[in-house]
Amino acid sequence: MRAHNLALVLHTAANSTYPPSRAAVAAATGLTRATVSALVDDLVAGGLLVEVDPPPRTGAGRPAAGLALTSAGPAGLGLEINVDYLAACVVDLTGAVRHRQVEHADQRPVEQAQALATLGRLAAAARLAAEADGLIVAGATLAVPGLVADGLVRVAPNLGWQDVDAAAALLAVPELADLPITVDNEANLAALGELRASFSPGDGARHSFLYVSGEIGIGAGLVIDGELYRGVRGWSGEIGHVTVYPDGRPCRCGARGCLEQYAGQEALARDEQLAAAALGIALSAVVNLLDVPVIVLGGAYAPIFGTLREGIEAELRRRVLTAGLAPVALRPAALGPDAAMRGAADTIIQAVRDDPAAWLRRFT
Amino acid sequence: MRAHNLALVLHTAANSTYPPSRAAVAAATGLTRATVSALVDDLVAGGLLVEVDPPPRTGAGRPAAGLALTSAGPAGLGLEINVDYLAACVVDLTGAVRHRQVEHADQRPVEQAQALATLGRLAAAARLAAEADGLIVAGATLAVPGLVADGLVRVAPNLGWQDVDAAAALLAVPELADLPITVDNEANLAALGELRASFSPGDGARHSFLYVSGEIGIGAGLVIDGELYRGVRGWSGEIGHVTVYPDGRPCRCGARGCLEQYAGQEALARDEQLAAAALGIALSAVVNLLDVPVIVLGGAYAPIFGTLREGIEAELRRRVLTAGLAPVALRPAALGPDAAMRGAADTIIQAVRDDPAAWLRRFT
DNA sequence: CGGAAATTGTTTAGTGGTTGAATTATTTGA
DNA sequence: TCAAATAATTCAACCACTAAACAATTTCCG
Repeated sequence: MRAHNLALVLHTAANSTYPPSRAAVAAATGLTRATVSALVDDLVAGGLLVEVDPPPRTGAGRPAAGLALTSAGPAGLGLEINVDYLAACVVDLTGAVRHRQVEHADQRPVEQAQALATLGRLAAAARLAAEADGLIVAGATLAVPGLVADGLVRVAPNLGWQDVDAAAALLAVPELADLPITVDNEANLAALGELRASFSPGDGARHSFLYVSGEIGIGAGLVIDGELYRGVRGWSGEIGHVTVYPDGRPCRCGARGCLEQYAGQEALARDEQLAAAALGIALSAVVNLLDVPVIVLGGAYAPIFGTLREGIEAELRRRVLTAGLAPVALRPAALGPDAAMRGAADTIIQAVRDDPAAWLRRFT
Repeated sequence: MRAHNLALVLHTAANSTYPPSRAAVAAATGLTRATVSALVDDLVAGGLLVEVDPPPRTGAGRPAAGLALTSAGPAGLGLEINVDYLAACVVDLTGAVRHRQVEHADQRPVEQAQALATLGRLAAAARLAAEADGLIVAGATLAVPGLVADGLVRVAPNLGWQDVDAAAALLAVPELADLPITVDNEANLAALGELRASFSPGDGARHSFLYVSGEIGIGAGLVIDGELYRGVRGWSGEIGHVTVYPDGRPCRCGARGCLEQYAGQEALARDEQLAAAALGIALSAVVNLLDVPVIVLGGAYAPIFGTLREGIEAELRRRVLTAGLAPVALRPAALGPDAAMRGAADTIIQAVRDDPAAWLRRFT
């Protein structure tokens, strides 16, 4: 119960437009001022909240002390390995990016162990820089363009990987040896990154959208009511292999007419309007099945959003049963190529936000 | 917290293979025997649990008192209106069907108010019969073949309905006037019915599957980790209008090549193998997107499951990216045509199971 | 300028619900 | 017949929250 209320208070403080007073948090949560005071004391002592200058006065009464997330406490390390770059970033509890480094280089010819070693150096440098800034890196998450199960990269076709234990490789770097490291799919994490980026403080609405990542392959991350849906075995989001033209072009997966053959980066270079139509058909299926109100286009789609938009929307209007009742909103990714890395870092700080009690226990 | 723990105890008792003792419940939940005793006392006093004969002895010691859900307490009233029948059933807390009546008659030529009045009579009779049996009907849920939003049937194409307040019509029946009545989509409720039917006590696994209902139209209900996914606006599951052949047959929805045109009841009568292939293509999309491990075929598909199976599975093998890693299981609906009605009744008793504290408060 | 009103935050006593240990009840088995 | 084992209850202690009183600090208004 205390753990739950700690999280409640922390979230209220995080999602307020201005740093709220203890009394404001109490009003928002339904708890008593006394209870909130006690909880806030713990959160301040544990280095998650700080008192800041009060918000502008509104009337009579003792001035309030504003409560805000600390920018000197726990931080998340976000890592990404993709076909043409390696990247690392550190995000603090407030969601601010405190460190960011991207190394462009084609990873396809690079040996797998080599690539992971380079990423490890990048990650170690990021951690040291962050800790010199007074941050405490609480964990790391790695985004990979492939299927992940049980922490292993089962298959990443465009990297040529199969059954790779990327977390173990990173843990072999001495500076990272004590970090909890998890691995997840790039589209899933990018969806989480977009979720955080599109979240405006004070807005209590729970977002639902499909993030579509157009790279060499096409992946998708589904966010429902503010939560990522991973599928039973973590293999959801393979929109690239949704059938668009049942007897169409053969795909490297063995089937025919997969979306990837019509809207992957190669196809995109050939014919953007064909790509838009194919995307529209596949996305219509998603909306009919899942009633998703928003679709976010990321990866290679983001920069050419304007070109694709009309072609996709035409198919959505035609093929979505409820299009007449409420249209589907289409928008480009806000974070561009950083989405996955940012989402990866977010998972770490989100874990602290969701269970501050666990963080406080670290000091006992 | 007490409310949460009451639900925890009730669920443990409900999901045990044999009626468990208080001590067994304590061990399973992690609560103390003292706490469990206090909670069980309340549940017994409130008429949700009963003490039954102890399970077979295992060794020395005082014999245990078995705890089981009562079959004389709250019950759910499940109603269904469909194209060719009206139906009502009453399900008790243990999940047993205590009353069931189906009235076959084509509803399409019937006036909407007329049909609802007939259903109201059916429902009133069911309630009286159930209460004569010592049950207390806690609420009713109505299954309709159409889109439901804000409690209204927005559109039910095969009944010719539009913006119908079915709950209000039923509440006009004097015997039902005091019941909470909700309305939901037929495929959604059928999915819930199948969920309960496929749930074997003692099996803690949370089920995930897609239920596909082949009627005049084709609907689907998606259950993820034991919970129905309704979509942001409650309009999920419109698999009938997923595009299968982009330039195929025109559909009454205005698009071309919808699944319904290839696997709806009319198409099914013409060519079962074409229907199987079309279903296979659409279902592959679902599995690629959502990583659903099980697909249940209901409605008109259930009786001809054997004929459809191979055709569907062939497409799944070809088109599902992860088919090689783990195959998708295909099975016919266990409840047949009763699935939606049973699921409707289940929603009521599930509400009591999930929040027993609310039920106990009725008596204060 | 001074006191009433307003508002924040803390203190203190009280309560509900849980835990842990001791106690009672009832059986099996030597 | 009595010790051992298991089930369930009782009771004191404790934790976290609530309610209400109180202290601190400001604004408002005569």
